Amino acid sequence: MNSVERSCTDCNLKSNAVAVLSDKELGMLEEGCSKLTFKKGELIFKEGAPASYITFIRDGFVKLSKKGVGNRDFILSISKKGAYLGIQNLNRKSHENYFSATAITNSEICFINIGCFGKLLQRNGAFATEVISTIFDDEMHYFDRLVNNVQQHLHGRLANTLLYFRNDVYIENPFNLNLTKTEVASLIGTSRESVSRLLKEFQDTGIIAMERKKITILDEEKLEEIKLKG
Amino acid sequence: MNSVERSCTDCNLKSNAVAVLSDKELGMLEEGCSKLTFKKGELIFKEGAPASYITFIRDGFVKLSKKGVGNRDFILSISKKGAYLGIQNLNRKSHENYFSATAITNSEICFINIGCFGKLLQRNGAFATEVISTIFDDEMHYFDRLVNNVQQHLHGRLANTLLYFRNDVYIENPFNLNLTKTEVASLIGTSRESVSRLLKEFQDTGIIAMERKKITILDEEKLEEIKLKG
DNA sequence: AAACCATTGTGAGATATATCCCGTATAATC
DNA sequence: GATTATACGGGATATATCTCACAATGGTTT
Repeated sequence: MNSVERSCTDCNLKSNAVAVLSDKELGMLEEGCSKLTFKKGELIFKEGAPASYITFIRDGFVKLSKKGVGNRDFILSISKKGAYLGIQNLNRKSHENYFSATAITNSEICFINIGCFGKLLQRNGAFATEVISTIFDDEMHYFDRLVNNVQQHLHGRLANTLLYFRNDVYIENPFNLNLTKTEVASLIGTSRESVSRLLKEFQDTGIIAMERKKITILDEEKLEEIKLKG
Repeated sequence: MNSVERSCTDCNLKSNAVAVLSDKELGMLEEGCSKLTFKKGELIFKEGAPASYITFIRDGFVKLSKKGVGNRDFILSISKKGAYLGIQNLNRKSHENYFSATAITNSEICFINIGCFGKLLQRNGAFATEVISTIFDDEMHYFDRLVNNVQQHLHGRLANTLLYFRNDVYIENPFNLNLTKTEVASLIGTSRESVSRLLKEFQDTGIIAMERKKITILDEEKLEEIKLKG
């Protein structure tokens, strides 16, 4: 990773939230903001490490993960362009990352000084309101995952995950998974072997096609049905 | 349920967030705020219903639940005094409750007009910042539940839930469960029968004692160990 | 090209827990 | 107080999925 530029005012990828900032405020943001690039596989920040930054994904896909029972990884979600990560750190006395973030494609990430971000929130209620909006989009997603993961059997969880990739993450139909089977397993809380077997079953029944990491959803209706009925 | 009073300025239970409001702003809040009481078991608001209010729990315990696969209930969490419910509705174009809220003890609830709440957020960044704080306390909790529920076996999930009640909800040791076995089951995503069996097992091994709905945690260390190791 | 490591596919046995069952106990309603 | 509905306890069977083991493949580095 290496630093690139430092201009928020001219940034051509302003978030909804940043769009409501005044020029003066954009200047403040710029003060505490620096952009870095990460290669596929690189760690952006680590669970438990002290956090003095909030990060913004300018480009790329990032997995958020957390150590669970017996130190097993659990992937909370795949975030992408336009997401703020680590706003949690504003809150706590202990400024520690609650999860790790790892680039799963080459990515551009802005690091925003946490004090700076906090000041902007205090100053500008409209900015804060926008930030709250993005937070809740996330939260809805976590509710759904919680319900789905707890109530569903594997078929349903995997179907759900495939549709999540297709509709919320990559938003295209043949999509590149960018994850290993082991990672998919830690996304739905199962074993690598089960993911293998199930994906094969989905292939055999003509619901999806796989070629390397490229997945094509052939029968979206069927998948939706499995997602709903389990 | 019946309406009681309408004064936020004099409210003796101001949230951290409301504490930062000016007198003028408190007046605005009061305009759009009304307090109601609910009896144990009464529905406060229903998933999917149009929502023009954000609610604040002044007193009591409330379960938040959501319909999942095959219309089975899933309990997202138990909220209590001091929590805001339904801030999500600020966000969406579709103002629909994302979950149902039901009083599990007699409760006092303030209904705050959503437009009014939104205006305060816009006006006062400090207020917004406090609100963001409370949102993230919740989110942390959901992360933990997600990881725990997905990776753990039943023993771990139940241990986790018991400690959740003891440390985060009721914050006392012999505590009143206020939930049926069926509800506990839908909290950890299992069947009523399994909850029965497991609680009995915990009793037989001297980890807890139960008398009606009153639960006493006898061996907190052991329970913590089960929570961690599964 | 060879050697290496990470990733994957697949089989067989072990196991946790869901489901179905019915009898009982408790709480709610008239 | 009688009746009804809801909550609870516990046994037997079925099944989804984990685990372990080993082979195969792919990608990367020297």
